[in-house]
Amino acid sequence: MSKKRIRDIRHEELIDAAIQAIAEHGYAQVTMTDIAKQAGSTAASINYYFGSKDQLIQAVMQLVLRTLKAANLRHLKMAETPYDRLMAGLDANFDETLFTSATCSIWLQFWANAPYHEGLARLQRVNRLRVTSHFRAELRQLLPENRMATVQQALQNYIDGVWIEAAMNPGPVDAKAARLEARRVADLLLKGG
Amino acid sequence: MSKKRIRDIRHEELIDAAIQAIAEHGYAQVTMTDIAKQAGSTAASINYYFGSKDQLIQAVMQLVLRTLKAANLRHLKMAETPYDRLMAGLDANFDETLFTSATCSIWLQFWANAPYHEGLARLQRVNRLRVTSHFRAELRQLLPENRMATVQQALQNYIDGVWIEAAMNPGPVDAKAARLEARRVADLLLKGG
DNA sequence: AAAAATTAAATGATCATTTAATTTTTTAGC
DNA sequence: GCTAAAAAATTAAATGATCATTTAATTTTT
Repeated sequence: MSKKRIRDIRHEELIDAAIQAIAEHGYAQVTMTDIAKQAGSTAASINYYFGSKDQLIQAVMQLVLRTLKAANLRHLKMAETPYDRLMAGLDANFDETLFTSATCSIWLQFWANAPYHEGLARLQRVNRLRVTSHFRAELRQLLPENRMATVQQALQNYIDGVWIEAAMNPGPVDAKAARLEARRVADLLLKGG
Repeated sequence: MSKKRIRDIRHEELIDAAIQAIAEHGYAQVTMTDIAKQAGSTAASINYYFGSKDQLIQAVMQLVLRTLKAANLRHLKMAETPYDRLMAGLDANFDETLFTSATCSIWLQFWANAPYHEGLARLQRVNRLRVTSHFRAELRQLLPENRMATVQQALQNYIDGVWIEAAMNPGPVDAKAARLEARRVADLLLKGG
């Protein structure tokens, strides 16, 4: 409970506030003051903790990626067969902790800005490679080589598309329904209609 | 060749320049001066023609949507059966005139900003509904009711996902390969592997 | 000559970041 | 437990940069 604590608490609070504020105003338009207001703080204070707006943004992205990683681990724990592990990977992407209105908005903002921001681009690349390699590992055991790559890309692009749709739709999203639908799509791709 | 002409030529030139400049710098960071430089003109001149940055942006979006519509018509002309018309819809989305690095970037920028910009949001909504209704019309004749909605959403989200991937990848895109891959995915969804 | 097109420069607004204080919390000696 | 010095946290205000847009001329086209 020493000095470390307050710093950590503020970091969390400010990142949460940034997520809300970015989702509300958009990456392009959100100001330090918007974020500060959301946190009940001031722009100067955010700079005191994060050094710059840019470093705060990177911290936000890292938190979202950690959330995805955690969801993955959680869902994989319960999976045994390659098929179950494939589905666990899908479920993780539509987990309640991740597949929310605010997070989908944030994710879309990061996609759009990564090409112009090396820090974001790096994080995106690493994440995408991790997801790709997971899907490939499982699909390799379920499908012949030639179909594997197609299904893997189809699934990954499908996931991204659903995230976009969620980000564009106002109102809350239904994570459970998204998981069911994703499984249906995967089954069609694997076994056909 | 009256006064109408010059105005139209400048409009086209400036919209083209805007596409290049937005793709290069990003919607969030692109300035009137960036766009003007790309067109060999000045910021003041753009305002003379378009009134404001905002109206220029809307004009860019409208051009991209017109391009998609035109590709659709072109591909549909050669299609007779529901299956062919479905595939034509896919082909249109990956047509050489549309599926380019710059256009995919622009599209992603518009997705990201639509939630905070009613003009863009309206255009996106209208376009998405049009695409949805096309796919549903064809799929209705190819699949039982219960599978139809799943396949339609899977295809549409897949397309969006491919566009994102193209926007994030530096370097040129391969429209022909994208069309082949999209057809493979559609076939898997329709008939299974 | 009149109209249209173009631009350099001015304007005014917005912001991230820095500075210079002030307030709050922690630490250490008694 | 108490207190004062030190450290950390907080903020209002200043700074300086960036930009969209407007203005007021000038140049080009009709």
